[in-house]
Amino acid sequence: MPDTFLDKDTPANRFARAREAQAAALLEDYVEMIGDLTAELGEARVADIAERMNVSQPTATKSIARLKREGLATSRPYRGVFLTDEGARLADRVRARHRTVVAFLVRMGVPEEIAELDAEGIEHHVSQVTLSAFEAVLKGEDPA
Amino acid sequence: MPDTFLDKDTPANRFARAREAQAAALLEDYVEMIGDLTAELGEARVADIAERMNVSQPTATKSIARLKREGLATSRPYRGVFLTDEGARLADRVRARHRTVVAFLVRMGVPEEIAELDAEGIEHHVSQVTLSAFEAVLKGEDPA
DNA sequence: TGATAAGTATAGCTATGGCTATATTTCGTG
DNA sequence: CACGAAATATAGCCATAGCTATACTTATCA
Repeated sequence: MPDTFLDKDTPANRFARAREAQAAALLEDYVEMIGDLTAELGEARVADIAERMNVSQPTATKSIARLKREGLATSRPYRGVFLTDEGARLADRVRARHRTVVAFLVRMGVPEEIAELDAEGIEHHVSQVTLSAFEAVLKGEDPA
Repeated sequence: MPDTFLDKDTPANRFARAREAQAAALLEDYVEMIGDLTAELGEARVADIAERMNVSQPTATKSIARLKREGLATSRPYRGVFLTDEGARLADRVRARHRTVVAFLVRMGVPEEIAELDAEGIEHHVSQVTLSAFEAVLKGEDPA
């Protein structure tokens, strides 16, 4: 499994790697949100996506176009947005990772609300190895 | 103290907040690196900055221009780059935070190398509250 | 000292991810 | 069913952050 979900290959140094993770982050957020909206409302509409992401509707449309290009979502003009199988799998992994990071931070003594805020940025940079370490801590196999 | 070092105000939701943190991240990295180079070599040259950041020289020049605009660094044409007092203070905080995040991840059982890689992305999204929680864990006040 | 090498700046391109304004389509309802 | 409201798309703008190619300065050394 790759370190970040959308990575293809491993970049040269830590800065290049962080840049790649960042590029994937936005797509990950959109995919997760579209998954959430679909589960809640049966479909993900552009207006709802834009509202939850706190961006304007044209910005959401543009990002959705990118999701489609990347094979993560589909949509027809003036219709809702849906995840492809690949998009849905990605959404599941992103959601699980998010939950793990939040739970871990809370376990470390971070207040729920702040954990939620910080996790939003942190989660996209947590490698599989680190995620497993977090899970181990949560399971009580405390390494400290 | 602000959650992220360059923040002015608090954005609307977690996504907007993560976007702000990301905008600050690049500047933080440059400032830290310029501080490192100055300490090591007496001055920070554009070519060295570019090499360490793994970007081309013109890209480094452009980012340095932004640092100057933001009042974090100074430079004269064809000469080295130097941090302002504000830049130097920021560099110190960024460096300390980076060390804390790496040490914390290592304590959680993450291998040193991976901790270093992940920290590069994570550190920019760790709020002061979360950072304090990490420090507490490192001091042995284990909350688990 | 003056030619060349090394370092820096500038021009100009790309893509991303924001935005507002406006056109277009779909939907709901009188 | 047709009209107005709501939703979506499109056009066109901005800044950032990357790149290559090239111009210009500075520095070195024969």
